[in-house]
This record gives sequence, structure tokens and C-alpha cells, in this order.
Amino acid sequence: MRLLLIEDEPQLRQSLQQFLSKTDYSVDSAGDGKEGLYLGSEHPYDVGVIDIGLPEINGIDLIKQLRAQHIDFPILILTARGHWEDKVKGLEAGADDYLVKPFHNEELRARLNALTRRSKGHASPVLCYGSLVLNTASKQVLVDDAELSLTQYEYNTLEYLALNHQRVISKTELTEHLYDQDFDLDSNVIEVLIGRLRKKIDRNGLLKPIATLRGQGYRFALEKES
Amino acid sequence: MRLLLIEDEPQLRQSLQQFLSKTDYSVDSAGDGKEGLYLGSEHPYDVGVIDIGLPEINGIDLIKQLRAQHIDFPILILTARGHWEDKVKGLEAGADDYLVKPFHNEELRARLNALTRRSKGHASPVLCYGSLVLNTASKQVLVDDAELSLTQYEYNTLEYLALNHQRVISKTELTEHLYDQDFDLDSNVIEVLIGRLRKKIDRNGLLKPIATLRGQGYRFALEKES
DNA sequence: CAAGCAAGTCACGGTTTGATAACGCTTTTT
DNA sequence: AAAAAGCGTTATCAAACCGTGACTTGCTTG
Repeated sequence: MRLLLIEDEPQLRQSLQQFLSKTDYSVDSAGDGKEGLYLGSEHPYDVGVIDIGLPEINGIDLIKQLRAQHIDFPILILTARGHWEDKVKGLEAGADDYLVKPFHNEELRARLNALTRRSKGHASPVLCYGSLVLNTASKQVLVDDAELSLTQYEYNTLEYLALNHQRVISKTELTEHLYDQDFDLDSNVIEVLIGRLRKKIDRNGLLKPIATLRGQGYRFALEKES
Repeated sequence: MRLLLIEDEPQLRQSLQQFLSKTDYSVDSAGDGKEGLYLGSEHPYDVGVIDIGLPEINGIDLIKQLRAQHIDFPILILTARGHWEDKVKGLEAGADDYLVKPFHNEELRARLNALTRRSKGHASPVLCYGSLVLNTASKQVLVDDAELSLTQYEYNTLEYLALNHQRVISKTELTEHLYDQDFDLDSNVIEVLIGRLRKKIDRNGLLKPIATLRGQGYRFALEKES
């Protein structure tokens, strides 16, 4: 999942970038509103974390401008403790959640995971597709009650496909959501990843959840239950 | 386990810090409500001890503000003997237990142990995971009815993993819970501790309760019984 | 003070990982 | 039908990650 972080305080920015990159997200970050607006307009993010007090363009206006361009990824705003009134303006401007500084990293992660999941239309963290069950909280994948051991990238790929099940995802879209801005789009990582995933998932029976649409992309083809 | 102590009287604060650090907890302490609120918002504590009569921000408001931020570690409040009515307000504000001054240190310890145990969702002080039995009261660990001799840090590591069994715990999370705020996160203590633990636990049979998830952390993989 | 132990650091090595490249098969285009 | 494009598969390699033994430090204790 790709995340846009806009935070002016360098130390917090760096520590958040590091923390969020570690397992869950591909992070691009900006230190002011102008650069942030540029990035947000230019790339397809899945979620944004935006500090309200920013130089150049303030957070509220930034959000308004993004929303005016019909850029609709969910946004979580950060407000300083003294300025909790800002949260109201932020939510009115089109933000989806807020967190008051200072906060726990784990808390931020939990909220972001919930936001991205809900934005794709899934209420529960457990996704059931017949004999394939995906737990987005513990990052475990079960096939017929047996746990698969997937690497991080394998898991992230599968999760993105599953969250967007029944939709055709182009390889470009997949790369853009799994990697950050400076990544070679001509690589064949995706093919390799898909290959490895299919092999692990299909080890026993004949479960082929990922369909190829030649020239268009891939589609996670299982129906979601409950 | 990490504990937050907020107490304005310097002498009591220091003696409590010393006593609690001695065996059970990594203690951060604050002398007024403002600093306490900051610490409590910033770090992932497992339990808090808060004096009700505090300068800057009083204990009741402090607890309310923490709870409003969805910070939910259990809190034990200390009330002066004359002001025992405060306990009601405190519990209403979101505290979990109280103790009237003066008290015995051992009494405080017993209450705290009970609180942390309950907050992780375990009623009894004895945790059974097959042939591995953990007594959180006496801090003894039995494997096939034979007692292991673990050091404090080894025990604390194992306890934290066991209390959060089946969840993936990153090395960062472990470090943050085992040590207080200023500890080098780049150290490899955790790897060493896990190594020593595994060696002691697995001495005889082939009991491998701690799984490694490369790039993500560790997971205590035994199912809890009863 | 010397011995003993707890606990942290360091350095080395094995293993896993993820990116890339190369090759071949299949479908589409010319 | 030949050429080109798209995709699957396998091999390879460097970097990251983790485990481990040896060493160091500091505390406790007889």
C-alpha cells in the first residue's frame, strides 16, 4: 500500500517514514504543503497522513485542494495538542480521521490499517474467500485451515488483490501501489511475485484465485463470503 | 513491562521508582500532570500509577484526557487518606483500581500484577501452554514439570510474548516494552535474549514455542489451555 | 578483592529475501 | 507465416536479516 506523509518537523517525519515503511506501507513524504500537494496530485496513494500545521500551504487548504481534484484516498490528520479545534475544520475539509500529537506509533498504524481497509469497502479485518482466509491484522493467510508462509512482498501483493477482488488490476497499478515513487516500472517483479504466490497457494488442490487478463492485468477472482 | 509513575512528592516518587524497578517494571516517572500526560501519550505503557493530587493538571483530568485519546493501559490511582472520596471520581474517570496512602509496597505490587494480568485478558496468574507452564505470580516457568532458571530479562521477554500469544511482536515493540525510553533500538539484545530463551526452553525435547517471522518479528505460537 | 553472574556489544556466518536477467511458450499483430 | 508482445518460470546474486559464540562491563557477594 502506498502512503503519502506530509509533516514539517524533520525528526518526526523521518521516524514515521521509517516506522511505516518497515512492514506495511511504501511511503513518499513531503516537508511542506506545496510539495505535498504536488505528490498527492501526481501519484495514486492509498492513504495519507497530513500534519495540519504546515508551511507554504496549510493542511486544511491542502486537503480541500486535493478533494477539489477528486483525489479521494482516505486522509488522517495530525493535530498538535493545543489546537484540537483544528480537527473539526480538518474533518469538514474532507479528512477521514485524526490523531492528536503526541501519539503511539502502533495507534497510528492501527488507524491507518482500518482506514485503508474500509476505503476498499471491507468492514472486518478478516477476509474470507471460500477456503482462502486472509487476516489483515495478524497478516496470516490460511488455505483449508493451513497457514501459508508468505514473505512480506508476497503478502502485500495478495492483500492488495484481495482487497480489490473482482477488479482488474494492471501491473502498473500493482507496482505503483506496492513500491514508492522511484521504482523501475519496466521490471518484471510482479510476474515473479504472482508466480510465487500462485505456487504457494495452489500447492495441494486446484485453487487458482488469481486470473490473468492478457494485456490488462490480474484479477483476484474468488467471491467474498459474509 | 513498562510502567508510568506520576507522583509529585519527590521522596515517595523516588522510593517507588526504585522499588518497582527492582524486579518487575521499567519505570518512567513524572512529577506533575503535564509531563505525565506527555509521557503517557508518547509511550506504550502496560500500566500506570497516578497520584490524584498533582500540580499543573490534576490526576482526574489527566486520566480523562488519556482515555479520550484511546490510551487504555490500566491505571491505579493513589489517594491521600483524608480524600478518599477522590477514588470514586478517579474510577469514574477511567481508573481501574485505587490504593489509599500510606500503603505497603508489597500491596502495591500485588495489585499491579493483578491489573496487568487482567488487562491482557488472563484471569489466573498461571498460564498453561501445553507442557510449558508460566506462573506470573511467582515468576516461575515449568517445562514438563521441571523448573527453568531464567534471568529477569529472559523471564520478562517470555512473559510478554506469552501474554500476547499468536500475535506478531516486532523487535521494536518488544524493546519498547522491556526497556525504558532512552534505549538504543539498533542493539541486538532481543536476538540474544530470544536465543538464550530458546536454548533454555528447548534443552530436552523439541519444544519450539517462539517462531521467527523474518522482517516482521516473533510470535509465541503455543495455544493457551483452559 | 576475587569470583560469579546478568546483561549488553560485537563480529562472523548461514539463510532468506527480493530484484534482475534469460529463456521459452503463447497470443496477437503485421 | 513471421515478427512482436505479453506472460510464466527458473536461475542467479547482492543485500538484508537473524542466530550465535566470544568478549566486555558492571554489579553482587562471600
